[in-house]
Amino acid sequence: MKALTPGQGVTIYHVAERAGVSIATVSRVLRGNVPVSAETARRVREAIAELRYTPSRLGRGLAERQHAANGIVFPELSGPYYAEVVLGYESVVAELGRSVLILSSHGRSDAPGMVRELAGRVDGLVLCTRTVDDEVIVEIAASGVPVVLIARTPVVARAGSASRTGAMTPAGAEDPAATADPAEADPAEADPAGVADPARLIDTINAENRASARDLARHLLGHGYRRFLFLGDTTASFDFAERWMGVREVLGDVPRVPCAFDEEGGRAAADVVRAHAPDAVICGNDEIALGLAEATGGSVPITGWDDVMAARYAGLTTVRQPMRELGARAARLLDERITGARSRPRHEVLPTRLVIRSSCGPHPEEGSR
Amino acid sequence: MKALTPGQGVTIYHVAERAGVSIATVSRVLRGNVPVSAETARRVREAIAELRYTPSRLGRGLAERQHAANGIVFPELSGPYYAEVVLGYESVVAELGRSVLILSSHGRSDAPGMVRELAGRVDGLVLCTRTVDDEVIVEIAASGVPVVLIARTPVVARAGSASRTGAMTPAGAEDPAATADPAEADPAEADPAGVADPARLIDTINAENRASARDLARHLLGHGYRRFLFLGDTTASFDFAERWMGVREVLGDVPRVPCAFDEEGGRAAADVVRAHAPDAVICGNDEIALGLAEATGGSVPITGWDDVMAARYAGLTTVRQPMRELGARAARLLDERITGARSRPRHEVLPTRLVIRSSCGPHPEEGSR
DNA sequence: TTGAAAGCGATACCAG
DNA sequence: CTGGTATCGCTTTCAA
Repeated sequence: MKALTPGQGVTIYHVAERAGVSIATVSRVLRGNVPVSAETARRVREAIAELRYTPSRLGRGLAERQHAANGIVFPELSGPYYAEVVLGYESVVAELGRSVLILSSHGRSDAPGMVRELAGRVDGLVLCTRTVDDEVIVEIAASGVPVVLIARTPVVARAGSASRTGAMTPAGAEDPAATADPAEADPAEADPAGVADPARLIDTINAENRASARDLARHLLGHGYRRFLFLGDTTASFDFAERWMGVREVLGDVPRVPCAFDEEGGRAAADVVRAHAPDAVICGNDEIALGLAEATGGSVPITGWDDVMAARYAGLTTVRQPMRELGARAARLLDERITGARSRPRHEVLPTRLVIRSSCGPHPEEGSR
Repeated sequence: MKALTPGQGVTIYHVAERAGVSIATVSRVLRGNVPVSAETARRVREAIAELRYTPSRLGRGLAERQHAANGIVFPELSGPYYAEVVLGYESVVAELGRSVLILSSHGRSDAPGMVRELAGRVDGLVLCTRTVDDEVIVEIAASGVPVVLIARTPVVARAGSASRTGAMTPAGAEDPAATADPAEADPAEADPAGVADPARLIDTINAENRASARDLARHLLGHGYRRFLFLGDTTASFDFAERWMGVREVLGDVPRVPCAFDEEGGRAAADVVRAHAPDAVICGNDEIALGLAEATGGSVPITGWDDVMAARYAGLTTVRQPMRELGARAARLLDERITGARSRPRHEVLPTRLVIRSSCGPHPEEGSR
C-alpha cells in the first residue's frame, strides 16, 4: 500500500481506500471493461463522487502509452483560411473523444523543434503547408507518430536520407506525364526494396487546384483579357504553385510577382502590378486580392482564391475551397492511422468551385462555368 | 536496473546504457540544472543523438506533476472573432514554452464534461464567454487549475454552493452604484470569512463595452435617428448584454430582438426587423449586421460590433475590439497564476474604438466620436 | 470478482 | 560529480 499524503490531488488510492477496495478495482470500474460486482461498483462510484476524483491523464497516459490527443500545425491563424481548417479538424477530433493541440509555426525561429516537441505529446499530427522541412516530417513519421499532410506535396525523401522537395514544385511540373492521379498509385505496394519507406506512407489531402485554375483562366479569357499577372509567391506555397501552373495550362506563360500572403502583401504590390499593366490579375488567395483591390480601387480586374467571408462583401471573383472539410477529412484519415484501421497511404483531393462575382469585370452575357 | 525491451520507443534507460551512465545522469544533462562533468555530458549527448532520443512528455509530466500546456475554450471558431483570440493566446503561450489545447464547446452535448477533461490535461485554462456554468468553473478553479475568464462576467458563486449568475446580467445592471471599476477592488482582501473563495479569485478580462456603446448611440443620434432596435440575444452573451445596456444609457429603452450569432441569424431576422420599422439597427456583432444588411439591401441603417475583416469591405460601422490582445493578455494573466507570480485576482478591461463607415447612413458633416 | 505487484518513463533526493 | 532508488498515478497481468 502506498502512503496517502493528503496533498492537493485526490488519486486513485484515495478512492480505493474510501471505497474499501484495491486500486485495481477502482481502475476497473473506471475503465468499465472488466466485470465488477454491482455493489462494489456502486461503492467505488460513490467514493469517486464524494472525493470529486478525476483520473490523472498523465498517469493514465503513461500506463496506456498514449496521449488521447491529436495535433495540428499551421503557418498562421491570422487569415480566415486556417481558422476554418482548424475548426473542421477540432470538430471531428473532439467527436472522436480526443483533445487537440495547435501550433502556429509562423515566424517562430525554432519551428522544427516546436513541431518535434508537439509530436511528443500527441498520437497523431496534421501538418499544413510548408511548416517544416521534409526531413522533420519523415523523422516524426518514422518515430511512430502518424502524420497527415494538408495542402502540401507528398513527401518524397527516403527514410534515413531525407532531403527537401525542390522549390515546392507540384507533381508533374517538369514532367506532365507524371500527373496521374496519385490516389490511384500505391507507393507502398511498389516499394522495390521491400522496405517500408515512411516518407511514402504519409497520407496527404489537398484541395483541387489545377482544374479550378483552368476554369478561372477560361472565364477570364471570356472577358476578352489577354495579358495576365499572377500575384503571390509560388515558391513558398504548394497551392500557389499549382494554381499558377493551372492557369498557365490555359493562358500560356503568365508572369508572376511574389508578395506576402496577406492583405498588406496585396497592397504593397500595387505599384509593381501597375507597372505590368495587365488586363487582369490572378491573385494566389483572397487576402492578397482584397489588398490589391483596395490599393488599385477597382481600376483593374482581380480574382482571388479561397472565398473567405470578406470576399463575398467585396464582390471578389474567387475559387471556393472546402476548408472545413479539409480539416475534418484530415482528422479522419489520421484517426484511421492511429487506430491502425488502415495501413495503406491515401492521397485525397477535395473538389473546389469557381465563384464568379464582380471583381473580374463586367459580365456581358457570359454564364459562370 | 530495468530490462530494456528493444520495443518502439527509446527511453532514458537506453540512453543511459549506451552512454555507460545511470539514468539519473542522463536526466541531469537533459535538465541541465545540476553540474555534470564535461566528458560525461558529451557521451550522453552523443548517445542521445545516435539513438534519436526524445524524452517522454508523459513520463516527465508525471514526475514533475505538470503538463507544460495551457488550454482555451471558446464557443465556436467559425466566426472570425474567436479565431483571433485563439491566435493571440497561442502566440504568447507558445512563446512561454508551453503547448496549447483548444476546445470548441459549441453544440457539444457534454460541454461540462469536455471542459473538465481538458482541465485535467493542462496547467491553466482560459474560458471564453458562457461556455460552461459557473459551478463547473468554480470546481475547476478549486481543483487547483488556474482559470482566466474572457468576455464573461466574474463568477459570483461561492465555493461549495455554486449557482448560476442570473441571465447574464452585467455588473451594475440593477445597481448602477456597483459599477465601480472592479480592478480596484480586491475581493480576496475583503473576504469576511477569511476563507479563500475560489470563485472570487478568478481573473477576468473583457473588452470595454459600455463606453463604446454610448459613443455609438450618440453617433446614431447625430444622424437624427430616434427609433432604434438592438439585434442579438442579450441573455446568452455577456458582451451583448453590456452593449445593449450601454446604448440604453444614451438612447433610453431600446427594444431588442434575439437571433443567432452568425450571418444567418441576421438574415433570418430581417422580417422581424422590418416589422419594427426602426430608424437604425444596432447589431450585437458584425456577422449579424452583415447578414441583416444583406437581407435588407441597405434599406435601413445598420451597425455591427467587432470590426471583423469583412466589415471593412462591407462598409460596416462598428466597434473595433482588440481580439488578439484579449487572447494574449489572458495568456499572460494565466501564466502569472500558473507560475504563482501573482495571487491577487485581476479584472482587466481592454479599450475599444468606434469605427464609422457607411452602413449607418450618410454623414453630413459629422465627425467620428 | 478482486487484490498484489510489475511496469510506463521521467525527476530528484540521498548517499557515496 | 554520479549511482541507486523512491516516487508520480494509473493500467494490466497473475493468482487467489
